[in-house]
Amino acid sequence: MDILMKSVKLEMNGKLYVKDPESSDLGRKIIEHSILLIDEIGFECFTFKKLGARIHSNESSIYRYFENKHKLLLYLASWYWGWMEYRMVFATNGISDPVKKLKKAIEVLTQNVEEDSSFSHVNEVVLNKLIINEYSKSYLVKEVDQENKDGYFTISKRIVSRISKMIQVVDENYPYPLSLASTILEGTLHQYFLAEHFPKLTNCNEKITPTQFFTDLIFRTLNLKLNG
Amino acid sequence: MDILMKSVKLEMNGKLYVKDPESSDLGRKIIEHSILLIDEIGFECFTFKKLGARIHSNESSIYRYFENKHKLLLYLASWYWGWMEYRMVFATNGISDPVKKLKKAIEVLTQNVEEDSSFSHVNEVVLNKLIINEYSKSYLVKEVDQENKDGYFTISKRIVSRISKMIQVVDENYPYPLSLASTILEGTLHQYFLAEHFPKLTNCNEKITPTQFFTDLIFRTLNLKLNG
DNA sequence: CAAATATAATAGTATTACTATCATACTCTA
DNA sequence: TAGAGTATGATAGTAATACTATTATATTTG
Repeated sequence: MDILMKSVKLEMNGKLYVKDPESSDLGRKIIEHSILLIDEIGFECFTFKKLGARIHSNESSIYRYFENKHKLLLYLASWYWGWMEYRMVFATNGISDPVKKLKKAIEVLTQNVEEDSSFSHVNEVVLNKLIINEYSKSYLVKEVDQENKDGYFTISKRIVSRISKMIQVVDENYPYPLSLASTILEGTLHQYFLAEHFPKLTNCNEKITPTQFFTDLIFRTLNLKLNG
Repeated sequence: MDILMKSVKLEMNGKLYVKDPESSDLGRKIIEHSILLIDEIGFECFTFKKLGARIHSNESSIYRYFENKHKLLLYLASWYWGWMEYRMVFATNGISDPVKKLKKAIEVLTQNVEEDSSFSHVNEVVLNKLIINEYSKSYLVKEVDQENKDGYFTISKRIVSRISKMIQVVDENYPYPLSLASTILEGTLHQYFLAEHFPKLTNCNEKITPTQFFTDLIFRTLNLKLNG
């Protein structure tokens, strides 16, 4: 990961927090350790009290940054997709061949996050694991329509839109570019989850990656040729 | 839905409940109304106390049937997939042409549940909505490996396995039959969710169904011909 | 009719998900 | 450098959740 990344600040929807966690040491500690703690004990068991104990701070202080743990999860998800979008745009920017561009975008989106690039205080490897396990819970709630109106899902929607447009460029007659794009985004998280917990439900493992599966799927579906 | 269905009892993993809810009026009421109540207020807000109030029964009585609401969700999911498997096997049973058989299986699996077939006391239309909104929460938990060992996900795994085998029959060289099958199963729920809450992330709507999208996807991927 | 069983009612506990208040510490400026 | 403003910490308190336990009251069955 380029050193440039360390100085880039992802812009977040201001409604996601009460006080910007990027604006203080405590705020950054909350982000850093909430990722680690949710990964360790799971979102259901995670509480602000436990997080407070872990960072030697106080439950009430954390509430000054986030209304509740649901909003914190939305924030982390937003951060993740912002980071993902940045990497995707960065990686595909110079590519003029539409097929290669789409291939590269899929590659970035479906790749396992292995290296701790440590963009600021966020451990992206652990955040990626967290997103695989918890992302669905951020939108599978009764309040989803209001939260969508409030713009909490803007970034992941933009990623789907970008992929969809790339699909349309390589095949303007394909009738389901949006569904295909959203299937890749959600399906990638699911395939990683299955590889870890339900190996009999996936062909993905240490040797076969979700990138291979989805790249193959897109190329067959759009009738493209690799290295073509 | 055939009248036959009304007399069929789906076999459930006995560890899912403390006392079989099919064995009493109260038990059946718990199933019937938990489906309706979870659909109304969402799984997070759902409690045994609220369910008790609704069926004019007592919180403590419901605990005699289910350890907690998580187990109840696993039970409902298991029931749903059992019902789905039954319909899938029933619908594809007599078909000898492998392509037609696969097509039919995908059709059953991806179809919207519109008619209240009222298999016993379960409202399948509402249960289908519940599964779309809540199913992921049943396995995206820290205890998933133990619960998998306990066999709580046997049925949905068997459905994936069946589809995977059908894929292998029509194309023995396709390298990702399991991943493709699991993508269809999970992706269908996701596409329905998107159609309802994020219409800009899907091409599915009143006119275009997930069945069309996934049938097309499979046929393109496996290079099959419709009506062929 | 007695015994067994199912359900209801009530109470109680630990934890969660907060809100409110007050104390303290640090920081920035007149 | 005093004094104001802001950030954090400590403590307390509330309503709800997620249960467990006990006892009472129906209902079923033998």
